[in-house]
Amino acid sequence: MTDKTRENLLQSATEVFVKKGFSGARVDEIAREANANKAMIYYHFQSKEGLYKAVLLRQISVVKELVLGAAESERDPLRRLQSLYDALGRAFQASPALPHMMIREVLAGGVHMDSEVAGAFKGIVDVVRTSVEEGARAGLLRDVNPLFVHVMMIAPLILFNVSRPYRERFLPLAAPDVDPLSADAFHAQLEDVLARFLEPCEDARAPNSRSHP
Amino acid sequence: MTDKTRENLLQSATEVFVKKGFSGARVDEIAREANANKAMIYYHFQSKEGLYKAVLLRQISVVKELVLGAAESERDPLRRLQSLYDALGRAFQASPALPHMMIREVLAGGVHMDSEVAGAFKGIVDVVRTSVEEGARAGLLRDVNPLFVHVMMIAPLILFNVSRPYRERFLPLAAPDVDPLSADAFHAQLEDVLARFLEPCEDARAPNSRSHP
DNA sequence: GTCTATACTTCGATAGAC
DNA sequence: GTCTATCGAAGTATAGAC
Repeated sequence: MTDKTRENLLQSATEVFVKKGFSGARVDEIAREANANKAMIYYHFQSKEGLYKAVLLRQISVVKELVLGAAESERDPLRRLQSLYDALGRAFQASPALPHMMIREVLAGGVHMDSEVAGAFKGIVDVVRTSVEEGARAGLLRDVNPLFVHVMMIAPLILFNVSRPYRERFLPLAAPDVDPLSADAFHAQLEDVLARFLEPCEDARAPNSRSHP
Repeated sequence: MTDKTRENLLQSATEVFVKKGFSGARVDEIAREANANKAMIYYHFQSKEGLYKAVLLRQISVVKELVLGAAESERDPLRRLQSLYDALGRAFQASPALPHMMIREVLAGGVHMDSEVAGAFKGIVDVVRTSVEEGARAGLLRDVNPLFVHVMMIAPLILFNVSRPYRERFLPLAAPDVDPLSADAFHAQLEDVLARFLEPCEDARAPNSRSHP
């Protein structure tokens, strides 16, 4: 039972940091929503920033495991990319705080990222890069800039997830008759786009040499 | 000469809000960087929030003009979408603050958006939606959810622009040998992906086939 | 480990002279 | 329109009892 307060604080902090950002978040609010005391934050995490980093690291470690798992599970470059992509999608749905914190870090230029967090991010970049390069060498994938693939995979996924409250508020006003795309449908559509894009141009008509799930 | 201070404040505020967000920004800093006095902010904009909204509105109006112009210039649905896409790309390069503020608004759920700002956003949504629907009816475009097209156009563009400082800091460490994609190259690549995706194909449900090699 | 009370600082905003 | 000086609120952090 000793760490229950610490755990509550982490959870509460995650919500508040997501909703208001680092500077917008108030330690009083975090403590209150954790049914704990403000002093407990400083006892467990030394400072507001210490608490923020703890939250960030925890969120990131979720992705890290999923992504590394995805990288090991598949040998085929395209399948490995798809596996990584699916892992990301699942991670974002399991913990919606994750894309929020990733975006905020990007906006801030990565100021809060210590070596541990940066390492997890590097892991994702590496998997994408080696997969794309490997696939291109083997003639299984189109030869494109891995950074482009990286952005095309992650950007729409993150922004779609992060914009849910925004869309739920404004879409009914801006376009009432448009079908408000579920997360699963979006995920599937994007996967299709990426698969088409990564298809090598030359042997595009080679019949059934491989299949897309 | 009378509005010079006001103008300086707007410009300085734009920089500071982009760099630190609304809660992170300090009115003292904004005033100092504008070579003006803190009291001037309250004289011209009533409050910190008034200043923020003025900055936001100014940024948005840039997009609004470009987008509406793009919508009027082309009759063909695909060309209209491409024109809108190009206008967005140009707007983001002309004022890098714009994508930052748009993202921050989305993260915040649109709390600062009054009717004027919301109207500009609605303008973009409308153009995309009507173009996609019109193109689908005429058999010129694939029949897809306009919201998906919208996200696929804007998300990568915004996130690529916004992540420049982040990439410049971490990419040399994470992937030193990867070519750091210029904004123009990225823009062109994405346009190509979108064009391929929107291409109508006889067997739209088969991910493996494309209409030409 | 937990709580109360409080010290110390920063920040948004204003008053009032010029 | 512009500046200086300052107020009051709110915020982070700590001291010290239990």
